Amino acid sequence: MKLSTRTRYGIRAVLELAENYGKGPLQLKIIAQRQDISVKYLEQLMAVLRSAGFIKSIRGSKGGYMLAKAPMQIKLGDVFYCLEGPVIISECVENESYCTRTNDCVARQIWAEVQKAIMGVLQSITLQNLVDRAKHNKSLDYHI
Amino acid sequence: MKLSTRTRYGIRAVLELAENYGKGPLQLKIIAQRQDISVKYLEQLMAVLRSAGFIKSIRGSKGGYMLAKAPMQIKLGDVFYCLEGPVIISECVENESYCTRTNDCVARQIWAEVQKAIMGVLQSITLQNLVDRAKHNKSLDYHI
DNA sequence: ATAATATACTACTAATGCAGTAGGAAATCA
DNA sequence: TGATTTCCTACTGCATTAGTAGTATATTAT
Repeated sequence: MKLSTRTRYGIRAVLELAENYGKGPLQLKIIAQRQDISVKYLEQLMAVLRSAGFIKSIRGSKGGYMLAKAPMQIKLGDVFYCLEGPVIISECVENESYCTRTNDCVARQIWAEVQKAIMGVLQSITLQNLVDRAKHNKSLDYHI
Repeated sequence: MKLSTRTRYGIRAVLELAENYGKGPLQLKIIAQRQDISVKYLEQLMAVLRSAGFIKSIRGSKGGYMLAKAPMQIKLGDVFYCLEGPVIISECVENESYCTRTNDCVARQIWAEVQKAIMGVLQSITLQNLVDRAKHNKSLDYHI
């Protein structure tokens, strides 16, 4: 069970924007460069994030991207969901009419629990939390 | 993030065997029929489960498959891992030298937490737990 | 022995989704 | 007007997954 690079890239890009929050627009090529992501590919991911309302953009020279809300108001789980789609561990969890077998219902319970655990972790974290963690990590570096 | 049918099928097959534990070998075609899975495809999954030591087989007429251990001694997470491989939410969680960016380290922490949450759920459940749940569900049915 | 039954093993194939590429249109600033 | 940057759409190569096919091997029943 792998996470798509789509989601990993997207979240890393959003993290860049969170760190840049309040400092004006950040250009796509800068983000792509820092994160070592194909500019053209990231461009498509940004479109998804934009239409979902997490980020906004300014076109033209001196343009770029920025968060649409404060980092504290953006939950990681929401960004994740936007990029990765529902964590459909199994179709039957979302779609009631998918199966009829008793045995499956037990399996289904498990997938529902796993799904809940995943989203539980992700929804407890805001972008601000991650920015704070990154700062903390950096300050630790200086003491080593 | 979807689960492969491989894992879903495999776990459902193992659940059939768990319910049949102590009653002799259960034939592949019976399992496939009950669970609505391609016989030939399930055959391959059974080979994986067998070489991992979760099930054993008896060849020839009146043969079939059975659990190699008591249902109580088999953790769901282990079966899951056997079929699905490591829950590589991101490569960097497994492979230390995968990235160097500070930003990624924050992302990495998240993926590690998610991974831990998933395996935490799965490892807390044994096949026996699931058999018990299934029985309970059935008895509930009779009261409705 | 022989036929019937069931697993074991290996190779192939179609379909799908993912990651990345390409090129031009539209907006903004100097 | 030119440079810059986002916006939009379509295409492509690759890897993985799900499923199929056929044959070999082992065991039981007659």
